[in-house]
Amino acid sequence: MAGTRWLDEREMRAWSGFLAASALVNRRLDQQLKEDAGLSHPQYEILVRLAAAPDRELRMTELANGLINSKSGLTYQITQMEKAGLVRRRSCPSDVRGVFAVLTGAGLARLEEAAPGHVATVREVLVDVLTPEQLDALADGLGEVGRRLREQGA
Amino acid sequence: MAGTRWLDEREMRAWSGFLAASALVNRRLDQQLKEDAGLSHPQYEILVRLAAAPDRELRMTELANGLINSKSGLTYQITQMEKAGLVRRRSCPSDVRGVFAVLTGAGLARLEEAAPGHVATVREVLVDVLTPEQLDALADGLGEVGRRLREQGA
DNA sequence: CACGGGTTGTTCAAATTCGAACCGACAGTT
DNA sequence: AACTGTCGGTTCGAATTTGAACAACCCGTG
Repeated sequence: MAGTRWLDEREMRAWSGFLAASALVNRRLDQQLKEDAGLSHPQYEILVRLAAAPDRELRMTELANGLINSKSGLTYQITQMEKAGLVRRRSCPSDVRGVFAVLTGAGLARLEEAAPGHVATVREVLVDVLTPEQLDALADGLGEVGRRLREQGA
Repeated sequence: MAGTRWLDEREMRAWSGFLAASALVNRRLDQQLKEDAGLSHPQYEILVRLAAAPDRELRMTELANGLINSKSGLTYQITQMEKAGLVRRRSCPSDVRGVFAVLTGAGLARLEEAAPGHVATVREVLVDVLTPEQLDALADGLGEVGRRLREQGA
């Protein structure tokens, strides 16, 4: 591997834009959620995914693969959320090792309470800032980026 | 504020794509840097910004505002990097409170050593995955997103 | 010169993160 | 049934992050 192919100006703009937006948006969302609903962003994500799942429950591993944190990080968060009454653990009948995380009524209520403010912030910081064309470019481009990382990383 | 304007399908695709890509790309970069150069991503960013600064030094506050972490987080990182010999602290002559972080020779060397692998990874996970049009859309759209968050947040 | 408001960087405790090690359990083979 | 390799989740320790509180200091005003 001889000379490095450095980034040209266009590439650099895209890269640093992505990096900055990524950091800033995440921080902002975390703040908003914590203030308005007492949830961290990871916790909110967990609630969303559970609410969308059949029977409102998912295996730990499935949740972890979503994207959030490592396995151990998930264990920690679920433990916290269980203390807060937002989820409940249920052991899998067909596999003693398996554990389901189940959304509780309180969890669902908390999510529904937090969602409007969250969506509003998402619009404010990202969605409503972009043109429809940019939205599509993001969806297509970053969708592919995510897909590759998921495959390759697995 | 009556009904919430939820995200339509296009917006949702863009949003979740952004979120997933953001998390996955960051994690990947962190891994690569840590393995190949023994640097965390925040540390790498600090090196880059110092290397680009006049006299290779910046005030703590300027570094913190860049985007990375909170003030206290920066203090911690700089302390770590100082122990590793990558940077040095220099107190500001005109303002006793002020502190400059100065890039050392070892710090610059470490950066030059790490850069090729880093850039290659950036290409692999993001830049080379996108079309030129998508790169421009990212740069323009996310650039604006970042700009707004910086102003508003300040 | 004294005063008050805002700045600078650090310190502190608490929360969160990660990877590596671990244990019990599954499944396929012999 | 014993053996081996793999999987699912938890536990552990170390590293990192954050916001709030703090101490010292700058500056414009009176």
